[in-house]
Amino acid sequence: MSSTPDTATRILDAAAELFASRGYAGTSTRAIADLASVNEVTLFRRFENKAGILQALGARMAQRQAGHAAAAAPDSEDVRETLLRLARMEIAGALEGGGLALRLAFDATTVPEVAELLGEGIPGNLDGLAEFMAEHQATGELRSDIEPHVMAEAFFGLTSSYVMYRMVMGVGAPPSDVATDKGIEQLFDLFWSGASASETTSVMEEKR
Amino acid sequence: MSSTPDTATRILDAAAELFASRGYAGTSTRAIADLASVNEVTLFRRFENKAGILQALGARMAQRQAGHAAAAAPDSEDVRETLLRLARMEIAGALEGGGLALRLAFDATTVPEVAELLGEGIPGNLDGLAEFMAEHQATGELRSDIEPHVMAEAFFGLTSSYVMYRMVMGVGAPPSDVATDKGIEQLFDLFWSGASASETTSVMEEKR
DNA sequence: TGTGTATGCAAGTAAGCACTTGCACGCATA
DNA sequence: TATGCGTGCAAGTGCTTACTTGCATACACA
Repeated sequence: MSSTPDTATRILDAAAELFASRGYAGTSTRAIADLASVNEVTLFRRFENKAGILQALGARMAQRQAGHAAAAAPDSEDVRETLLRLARMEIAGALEGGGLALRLAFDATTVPEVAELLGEGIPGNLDGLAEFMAEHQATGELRSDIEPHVMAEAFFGLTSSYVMYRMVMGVGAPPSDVATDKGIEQLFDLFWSGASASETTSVMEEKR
Repeated sequence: MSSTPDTATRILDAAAELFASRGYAGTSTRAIADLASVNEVTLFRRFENKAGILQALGARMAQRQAGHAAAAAPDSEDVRETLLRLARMEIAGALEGGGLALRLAFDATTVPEVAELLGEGIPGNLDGLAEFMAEHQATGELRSDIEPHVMAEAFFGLTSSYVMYRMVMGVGAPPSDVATDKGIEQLFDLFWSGASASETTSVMEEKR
């Protein structure tokens, strides 16, 4: 019997699924073991403790997040396309973990292990996008009568509520393909019509 | 020593606060008793069990929700004002419980008592608003190239993410006064600019 | 004063949970 | 064949939790 990565991966997959649906505290090590089809004691042999499983999951998520961020790097000057691609990327990343990131954000308020894992991730994302918004307000693509932070919040509110409604509340179905989903594009279009500057909006009116 | 409503109210207030911040399962009856400054056994004397506390809270929330809905009844034909008032009402109601409703929506996926309490509340709200949207697409106030359900989702996504960022993730501060908050109005304006029909948008452009 | 009610205190019960320990088995390798 | 490694099984430990039980005290009211 060899030490294959298979057992650890099975444990992490099971933990990801259960943490996403039940939260960290609401998931027992026994449940993880059952779903992974291993003996409970094996969890503790492969990871120091329950928090160790969470940390390994966090490292895996960070790895995938880095991959997604590289894929979303802007290769054109078009603000709309950049934001749409970012929206799809955010949604895809969040759906990939079965809503785990969103669940962990909730759990971070009460579970020390989770809070430690997440650190200050979320506000940083908001700040970065607000800067992006401010730049493109200055260059005229985005309307400038709305605070950049408000715009960034509306954007991330769109992506996070999309995931929350589907993965948490069971409203609607997850998309078969995030990259081409029409519903995502319509949601984004609502945002974009509201956020873009007046001339850009006029151009879009002709397109309709 | 008289049986005043005070003890039960103190218990419910304490439970609301703790359920909102820790979730139902993450809140112990001992913690509720401590926060309410009563002996733990008193909880079981006033409410049959922990789930009974939750049910009493649900009844209280439903009562307040009914009060809010009456306050938001449309008394004009203006769609924008109606939706803005509804947005403020949704946000005020959600903030009032310290984010409890949102927390319970999460907990409903894994805790049977919570799921039973919430029933089918949320999709119903979405459907109702989608009908409202469809009506006003037909009469020309709202653009008609976006599905009504998508519009309704964008609207409730706005309100729920507003609450989530502030009550759960600690991004930004809760408003001092929902009825007059400029941030809420800007967020709504972003939505409205995207959702309204072209002529209405043009009128707004002159206003800017 | 006697009775009824609400509440506190203390001890206890049964179940669940994260984790530990000892033994045994199966597989791979030298 | 002997050794090392990974894993399963079973029992166990100490702690937490929702809830119960018995006794006692304080207050209101007839």
